[in-house]
Amino acid sequence: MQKKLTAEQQEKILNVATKEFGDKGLESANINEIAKLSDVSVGVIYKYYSKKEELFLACLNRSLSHLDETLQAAVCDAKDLETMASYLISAAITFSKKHKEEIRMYHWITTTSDKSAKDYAREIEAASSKVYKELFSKAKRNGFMSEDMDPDVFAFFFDNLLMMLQFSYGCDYYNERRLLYVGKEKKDEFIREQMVRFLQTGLGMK
Amino acid sequence: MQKKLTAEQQEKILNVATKEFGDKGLESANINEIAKLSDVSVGVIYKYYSKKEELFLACLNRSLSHLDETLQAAVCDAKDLETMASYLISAAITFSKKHKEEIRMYHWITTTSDKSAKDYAREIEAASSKVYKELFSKAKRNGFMSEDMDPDVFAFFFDNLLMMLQFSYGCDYYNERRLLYVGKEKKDEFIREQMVRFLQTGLGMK
Amino acid sequence: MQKKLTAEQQEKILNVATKEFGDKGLESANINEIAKLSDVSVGVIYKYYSKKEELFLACLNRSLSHLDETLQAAVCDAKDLETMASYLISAAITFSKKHKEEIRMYHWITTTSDKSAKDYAREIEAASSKVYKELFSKAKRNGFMSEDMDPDVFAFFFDNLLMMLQFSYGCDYYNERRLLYVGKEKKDEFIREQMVRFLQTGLGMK
Amino acid sequence: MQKKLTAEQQEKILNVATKEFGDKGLESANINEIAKLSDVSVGVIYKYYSKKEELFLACLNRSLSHLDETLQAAVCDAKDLETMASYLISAAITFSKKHKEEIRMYHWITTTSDKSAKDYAREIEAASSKVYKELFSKAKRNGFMSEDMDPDVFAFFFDNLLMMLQFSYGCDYYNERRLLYVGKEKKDEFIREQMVRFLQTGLGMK
DNA sequence: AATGAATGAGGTTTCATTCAT
DNA sequence: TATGAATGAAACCTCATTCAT
Repeated sequence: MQKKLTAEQQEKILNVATKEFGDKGLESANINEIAKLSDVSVGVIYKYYSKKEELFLACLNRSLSHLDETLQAAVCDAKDLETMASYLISAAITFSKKHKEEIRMYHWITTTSDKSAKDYAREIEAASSKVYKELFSKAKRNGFMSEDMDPDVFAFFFDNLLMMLQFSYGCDYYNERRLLYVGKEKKDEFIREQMVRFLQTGLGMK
Repeated sequence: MQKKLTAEQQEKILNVATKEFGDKGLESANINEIAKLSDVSVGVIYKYYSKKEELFLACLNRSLSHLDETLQAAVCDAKDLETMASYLISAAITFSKKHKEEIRMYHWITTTSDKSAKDYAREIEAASSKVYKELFSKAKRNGFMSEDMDPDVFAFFFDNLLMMLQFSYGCDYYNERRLLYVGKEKKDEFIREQMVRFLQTGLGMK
Repeated sequence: MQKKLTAEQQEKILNVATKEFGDKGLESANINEIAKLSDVSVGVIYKYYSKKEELFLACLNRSLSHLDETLQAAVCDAKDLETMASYLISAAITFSKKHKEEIRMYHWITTTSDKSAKDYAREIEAASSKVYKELFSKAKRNGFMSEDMDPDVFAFFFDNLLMMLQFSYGCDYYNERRLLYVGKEKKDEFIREQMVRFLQTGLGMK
Repeated sequence: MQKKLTAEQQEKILNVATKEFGDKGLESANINEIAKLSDVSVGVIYKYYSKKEELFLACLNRSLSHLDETLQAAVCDAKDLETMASYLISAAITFSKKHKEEIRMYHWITTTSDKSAKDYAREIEAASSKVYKELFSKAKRNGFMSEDMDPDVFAFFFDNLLMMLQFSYGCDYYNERRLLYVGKEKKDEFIREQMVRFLQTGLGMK
């Protein structure tokens, strides 16, 4: 027995749990399994998190923070819209390749129903949707967006693409689907560049 | 006791099960509940489908057929790329509003991991990805797409947007997220029009 | 597997459960143990009784019915107060010797707290308290009870004695305590006769 | 960390534990909770009492001492049988209203089974049963009890009534039952007086 | 062929007890 | 000596699946 879980052990629990939740979702994740893989007892997990869902939320929030930091950094550094989009896409791809489990955890949230789906959506998406909407509103005011495009809807489409991109690198199903579309040889670099172009000009031929 | 389930009863099982699976996913769906709501015995469900997953797959396949038919119809009718996109988007929105359960079922598939995720993806996405890729390849050959845009990648982005649109109408989380972005007042019609524009010109200002 | 639990098996579950609950109380009784000793699966117990407490209540109610029948029979047969008391005491002793488990189950109820204690008390004691109170009211009206004795309070004391008598034969602690007071040699017959006398004359010497 | 628990702290543990045990019984009482409410660590409780049961016994013995003192005092002061009974009843009522937890703890003992029930009974009841038996034997020798009444059995009935009276003020179930019999308006004083009368003359009308 | 009651493995959570500090 | 975090066994309950009728 140990006097107290070290920071490393607490980290480990969250890492193991994030992996387990990412793979199986809240319902099917097994707390005993998480405990075993974390080399701690079940009891101690329940000392830190009163129920399975609480552990899930702790993992989720940590993951969302990571993701947020990453995307924030991208937004901050950018001088213009194109650079920003480019950074965001890069960041999204890099992050989801490196932290698959975290993207997968987040993805499970999208399966929730009813009230809790609303709560989650509001908690998770409110901030970024606000940022993107403002971003594109400004872009429009500054003449960087076509007159007949609604900035909110544009923000919606943009985030849709970004989200799918993340899932396409982090989640197995979406990953396979991506390979079906763009194949194995295409570099991430290329995808990013293409996505920027897509955002800028669409089909580009009117 | 009756001789063999009637076609109606079999339909009913699939309908009830699709709803149950759509709401709770494979894992949490309850076969006994499905049987009860379908007014048949559990036993007979197990005669038709050897395990829960098999029933799930039967529901899924039926749903995918429905979805496919709908999208195929849209593609067939269209004379040009814009019309086709417009039709596809309309069809996707209409379908996901009318058959939430089927969209939701499909969404559960995206949570699968490993090998089975690959199998599902290939089975489900292969056909449509092929169609879209060919579509945009032809578009490019005919000069309807910018030289520096890869048609496969374009197809990927296009389907990403379409998929997210469907989830945004069918799944609770995505639905709430959509409202966060575009609000309640915007008509589906408007969204469709905006999406066509987005596809055609992106930001449109280079 | 069996098509349906026979009446005997259902009986057996209640008997085994009554013994288990009588010995250990609701909290400590073990449903898996009850299932094993009843030669049925846990699952089937939960088909018949949705939770442990429900099985407990089923056992309790059955026991209370048995007890009630027994005491009712005694009350009905009696011509006068003395005979009735005598019959009641006899019945109580016989019953608690023969159906220890049922008395013990009932005894566990007396450990409940708060709201549920009130509910139980009202449900269980209301009927008999009413009967006894009326009985002694009538006795008083007919001149069989001293003027300065309150019939309700008398009923209370009477039932207290009866209850303790039952516990003294059914519950281990009270049984041992009884032996401490009256020893092993005294016949039940003698106890009964003494109790009637006690009720009639108390110390009998003023 | 401090050197040894102060007497106050030890008192506090026993008080808190008595309340917890009185409310929930040995089984369901929570040692960690007791420690928290007592502002000491679980560890130190286990230094003083090797297992939960031991703490329970410590509480019980203390409670029994309190009760004994109270009843002894009543017996000592009394000049004659009637006064003594009156004192005892008063003391029992007062005590159980003031120290509910202690009565409740004692009541839990009556749920024990088998060997331990015997041990408890002998340890707890031996002294008082002896006192009462002698008391009434003497009463009989001195002509204060009817010839055909057995003093031991009388003592048994007497203590039964006393015990039930205590439970009726201290334990929720018995309390409710008492209200069912005698209502809310009757004063304790009245109950005591009636009980003395009941002991003296029973129905009083032969 | 259909029924639906029975099975029993499996997972969450609690909490008495231990022991490193 | 006191602390209090960690341990892990134990028990309720669910539900996919089986199979006697």
